[in-house]
Amino acid sequence: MTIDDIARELNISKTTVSRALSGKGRISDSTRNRVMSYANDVNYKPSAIAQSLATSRTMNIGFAMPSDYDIVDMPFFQTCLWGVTSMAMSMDRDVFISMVDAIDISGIIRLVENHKVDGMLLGRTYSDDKAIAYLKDMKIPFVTIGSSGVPGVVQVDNNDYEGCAELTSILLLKGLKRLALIGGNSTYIVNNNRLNGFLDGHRRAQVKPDESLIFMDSHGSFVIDKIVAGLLEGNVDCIIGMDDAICESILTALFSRDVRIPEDIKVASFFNSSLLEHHQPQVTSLKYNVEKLGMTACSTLLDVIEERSTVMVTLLDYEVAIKESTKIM
Amino acid sequence: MTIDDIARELNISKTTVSRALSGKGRISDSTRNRVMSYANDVNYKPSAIAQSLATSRTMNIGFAMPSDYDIVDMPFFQTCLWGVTSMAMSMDRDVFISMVDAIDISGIIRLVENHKVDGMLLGRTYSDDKAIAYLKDMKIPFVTIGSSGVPGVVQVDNNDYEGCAELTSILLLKGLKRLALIGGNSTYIVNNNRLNGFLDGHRRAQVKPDESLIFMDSHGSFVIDKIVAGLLEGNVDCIIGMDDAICESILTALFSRDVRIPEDIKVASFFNSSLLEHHQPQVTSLKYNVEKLGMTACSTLLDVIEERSTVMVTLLDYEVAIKESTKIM
DNA sequence: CTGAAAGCGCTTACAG
DNA sequence: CTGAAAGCGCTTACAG
Repeated sequence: MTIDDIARELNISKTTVSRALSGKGRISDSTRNRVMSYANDVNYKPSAIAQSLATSRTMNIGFAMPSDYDIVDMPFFQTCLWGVTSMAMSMDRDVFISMVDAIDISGIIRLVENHKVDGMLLGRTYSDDKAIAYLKDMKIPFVTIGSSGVPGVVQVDNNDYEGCAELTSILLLKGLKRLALIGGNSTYIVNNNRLNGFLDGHRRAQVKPDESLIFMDSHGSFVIDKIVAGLLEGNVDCIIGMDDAICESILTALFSRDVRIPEDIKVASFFNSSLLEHHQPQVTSLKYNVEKLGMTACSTLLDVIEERSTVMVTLLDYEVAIKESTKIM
Repeated sequence: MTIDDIARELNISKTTVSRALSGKGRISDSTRNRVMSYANDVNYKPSAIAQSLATSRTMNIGFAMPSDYDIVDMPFFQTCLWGVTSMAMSMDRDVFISMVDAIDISGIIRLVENHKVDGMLLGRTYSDDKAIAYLKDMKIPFVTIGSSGVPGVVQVDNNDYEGCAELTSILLLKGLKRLALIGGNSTYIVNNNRLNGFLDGHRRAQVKPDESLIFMDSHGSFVIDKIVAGLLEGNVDCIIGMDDAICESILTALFSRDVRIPEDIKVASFFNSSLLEHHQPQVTSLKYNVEKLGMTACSTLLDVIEERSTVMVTLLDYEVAIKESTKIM
């Protein structure tokens, strides 16, 4: 069933059919209705392929999913993808998926070179990002989820800085003066944002941060266990994990030593996920709306593709969830 | 850069260019080489869209990812998707992703109606599956990952039945005569396969199963905790979890009661994942190659699309990993 | 308001 | 072995 079939059936030209269907150009209400109702009767659906060729617009976007994620990041990307696809669908787009990592971006290149997408969404950014370099070079519209640090790149991200500053200052104002922070890879932009937010939270609460309580690049539960053990020797009010996986390790280290939360020490996290969701006691943390992040990234990409005005950096809101783990006894 | 450009540049017809590029039809080696090397020089890539229109083949497949999964299923679908995309890429295909659940298959309908895919991969099957019904009705090639029970549907699955029978009989032969089985939703086909494998394992080892030790439809850690408590009252050698999440709950229930594994009781699982991977002691379980499952599903779908001969049911191999949790002391 | 025609970038019988 | 032509199913100036 093509536009020709229905033109023939209705004794009009296919130009007219096309116009009726697309709603573009002048057309009488009566013929439009005739076309519409007939098309509806026979359940006519235009060929997206033919439309693509004629308009040189695929109505597809690509989502580059990192394949080198840690198991704990999975819920994040899944939820993000869910947001992307649902927004895409509501904007009449479809999404190709390709797996990439820091060194292999062949999945992206395929999609772009075969002209299958109008733009790309990057699920993760790397330092010295090959995908960003390639897409800029090719002049393909794209937006990154997370910060890239590369000038001229449109990005959508959670407002880690503000969130961390806010949570930190709240804890300080609650009287928890000596805050320890355990963080991961310091070359990740996101971790730097969180660290800086942590420091700014101190400034806002007019408390001087104790640099000796800040531990970056703490990889693995073994390392974290040692750090926690060390902290328990000293005078610390609260231990903050820079993300949920780290916080999980902190909790484990504490439990194994029969340290009670929040009686003996408080715990908080700069990121929340299902990992911490079911924990007892409930853990104070920053909550982000990851599905919305995906949706926003998608609609922003469509803005870029359609050359509508776009802000370069979109920072999404956070929620500070104060739970039992930081309760003052 | 189109086929016309290069035809003009080389002073030949675009028919010839097309033939040189596709390798179809007679063509002299010299002209082919001229075309190839020029195309290579200018990094010419054919428009997949134009090819699609001309051949009415999109070179795309769709992957229907369930959106109603439990958190514990995520690694499975991710890994599966990874297998699918890598196989697709090696077969020169791209994959659209759409999120679906038991009641909403609009994502699939979009892809099919817009003629954007040559076939679909169903990541999960439901009883009374709407997607299967739709795709059969539309006569769209598709294959399911997991069993559908619907006649005439091509499927690729792990060989749960054989794996469970094998593991069960091994445990019995090791002298663990009284095996308890805790399983989930009995309406899921996969769970029935596992239950039947469990029973067949008894038959093979010539041990009569004790029906009172089989608990299906055990949802939630609370329910499982009660079952485990009950089992500890009686005389049980080993508790088997039908999947990794259930096994995790079993382990938790045991630990909270200071029951030692494998000293006091043995534990095994009919499915493995990262959930159990890092457990101490290591848990005896069935291991499947989920990435291969995805790859096989993808290549099978391409067989169906290309109308090559296909077997209706492909069952993938398992590995029985005997670990410390079932060690005879 | 409507239509004939050209064009999007390919493929593929059909001739030669 | 090579080419002119038609066709895939749409869109969109350009006329009328």
